[in-house]
Amino acid sequence: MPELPEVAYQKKYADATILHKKIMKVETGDKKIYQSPKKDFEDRLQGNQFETTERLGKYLFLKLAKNGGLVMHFGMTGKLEYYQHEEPPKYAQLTLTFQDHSKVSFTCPRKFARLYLAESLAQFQKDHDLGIDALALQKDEFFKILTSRKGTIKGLLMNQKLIAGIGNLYADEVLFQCEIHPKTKVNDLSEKEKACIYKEIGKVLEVVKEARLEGKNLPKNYLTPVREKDAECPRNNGKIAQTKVSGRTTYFCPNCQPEN
DNA sequence: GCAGCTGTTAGTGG
DNA sequence: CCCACTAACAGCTG
Repeated sequence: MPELPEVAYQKKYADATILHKKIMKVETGDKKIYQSPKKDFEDRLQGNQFETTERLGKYLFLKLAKNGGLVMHFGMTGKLEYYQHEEPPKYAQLTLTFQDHSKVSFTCPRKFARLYLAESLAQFQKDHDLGIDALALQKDEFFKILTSRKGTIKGLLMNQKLIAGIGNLYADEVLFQCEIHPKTKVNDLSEKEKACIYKEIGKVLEVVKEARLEGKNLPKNYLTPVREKDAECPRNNGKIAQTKVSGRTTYFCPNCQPEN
């Protein structure tokens, strides 16, 4: 469930289901999900209620009526499930029962998800050294981030300490849209390429977010839906190739995105 | 059986 | 300090 657009969907889901309901019961799962003692989570949540939610990068902050809030990171397979029946879903790592007897479970089969307690999202951002949210990023801030950086552009885009919210999939999409090879070094980018990357960060994330929220398909000229080795390039420019960048499997079109 | 996967982190090495 | 790469985490899929 993980990059910014998918977390935006989880935020919408939470907003529609679990706000302003008194938490009557707290059931916790695997200890490794919990970044503070489970007892602290129980004490903080019991009898409390969620008031609002806020997203930063891939993190979702659920503000409580009293005592800060709960921060969720979905890892690769985390998600929220809201339901009216008794039995919690498989892989539930946190289950809350509300006063109206409805329940929500935070599930995660692979247990890569994390739950934190925080006083505020701003405090959490500071404590965890998270960068600016990718959708709030200003052009001058982006250009400042690019100066004096050594590595590949894809590595930079995925670095959550610089920009929060972009992962493996949408880093590839941004670079495909700008026709830039993912291994291009940041200091080899032209001004025009930098401007394109800035523009496409906003555009790709907005487009995908909208698609996720509305359950729509992605545009025909997007790489994401055909992200597979030997797939046809959406621009009909040959076949998609696979490589590794910053340790992550990377897809690109060698003809649209030639290496320098 | 085996490889690969949207995430982060620790360790190694340049 | 910056950056690349690997392994690890755990379960499912092809």
